[in-house]
Amino acid sequence: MTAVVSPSHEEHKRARGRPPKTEDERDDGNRRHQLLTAAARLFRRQGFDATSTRDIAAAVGMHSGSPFYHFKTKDALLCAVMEEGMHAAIARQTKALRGVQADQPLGQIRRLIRAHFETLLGPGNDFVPVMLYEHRSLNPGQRALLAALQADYEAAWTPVLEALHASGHLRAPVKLSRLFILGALNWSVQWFDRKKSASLDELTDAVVALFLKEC
Amino acid sequence: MTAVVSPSHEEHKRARGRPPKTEDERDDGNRRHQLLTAAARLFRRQGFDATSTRDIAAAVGMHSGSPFYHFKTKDALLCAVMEEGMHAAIARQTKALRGVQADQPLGQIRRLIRAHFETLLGPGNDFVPVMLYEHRSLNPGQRALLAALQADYEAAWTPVLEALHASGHLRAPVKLSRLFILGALNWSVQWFDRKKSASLDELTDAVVALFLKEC
DNA sequence: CCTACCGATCGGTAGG
DNA sequence: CCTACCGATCGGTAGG
Repeated sequence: MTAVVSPSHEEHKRARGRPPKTEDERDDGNRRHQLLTAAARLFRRQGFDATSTRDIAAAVGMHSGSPFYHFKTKDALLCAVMEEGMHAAIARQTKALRGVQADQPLGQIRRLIRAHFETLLGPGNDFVPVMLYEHRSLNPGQRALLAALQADYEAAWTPVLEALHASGHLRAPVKLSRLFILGALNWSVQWFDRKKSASLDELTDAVVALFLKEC
Repeated sequence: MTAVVSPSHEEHKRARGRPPKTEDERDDGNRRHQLLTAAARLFRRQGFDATSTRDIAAAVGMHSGSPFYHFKTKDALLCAVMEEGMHAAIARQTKALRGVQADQPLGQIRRLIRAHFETLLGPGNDFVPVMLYEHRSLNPGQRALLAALQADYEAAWTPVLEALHASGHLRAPVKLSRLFILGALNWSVQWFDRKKSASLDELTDAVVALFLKEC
């Protein structure tokens, strides 16, 4: 319980005589990222509570205690999954908006919607769905962290929706419109089936046709 | 540490031939329903996995093993919560549609939306939100049971949306429209706050303005 | 419905 | 990162 820690405490973490690792396992960053990916997949499939840290360890060929070398607690791992998801989502969104001019809100909203579908439904994109559906398992500090990232993400929608409102393409209040539109998209995680549903482009067309007036 | 325990150990806690029950506890059906209500509330607040059967028992003043007198397993209790929610939702929806004529799809859709908000966000209506967000914890048989009830519920929307499509109030494909509209509504469970958000009537207005064309 | 209990699982840790 | 382990909790049950 004292603050004093043996100085040599963890310094030998690597080196000393480690067995040679395969390419995939060579550096810590890589192992850590494998844990993140496996956790995202399992959390999405089974839920956070129903996934044990042993499941995650086994998925990347570790032993039961080893994930705690990379993440202090199970919910820190969950939080890291969500952060990773939000950073990727924000990057994808920013890139998508780069292709349209700022005075073309119809083109902008289409790209926002399409990028959002990619984030939610693209192959291997489990990180953001986990964030949407396992929010409850975070502690207050983690929740605040993620709320800030989510606010960043959603902030990009507001000026676009305001422009659409001004031009008559959107009739409902902007704030509620954003909540309902994002809700409609987010819910697709529940029913979308890559083998049976429409393509992401077709979903985007349907959403645009559903929400926007022709003028 | 032996298994032998003094026989008089705690038996007198409420003495020999059962103490008189209060009105609320008198019959089994009532106790069972108390369990359902408490479970719905806790499952909604904490999630299914994070709620123990002991939590539920305590919430209605039972001891830890007693819920299993009323429900065979924990997921049977979850399933019963969801069934209760769907039966109430279907009844509410049917009643709502009784007030409009079948040839007035605008009036019908408004009532369907308003009834859905009541089911999701009305005070004490925890049953359907649990169904929406704890689907994963059911076994396959239970899932099929609930899927049938959900199909019943959603079937009422299709002819209304088809009529709106025919009259030009809806431009997107009917099936995708239903999925996106219900998704937009269902997601409100995540952000709606009775103390800060708009009223259910205002939400209904916004949804109608958002999805339907003026013609 | 209560009592007393079991077997299993789980997050997490010390120590190397 | 592995080994060996702990304390706690949990769903569920027998027997009354």
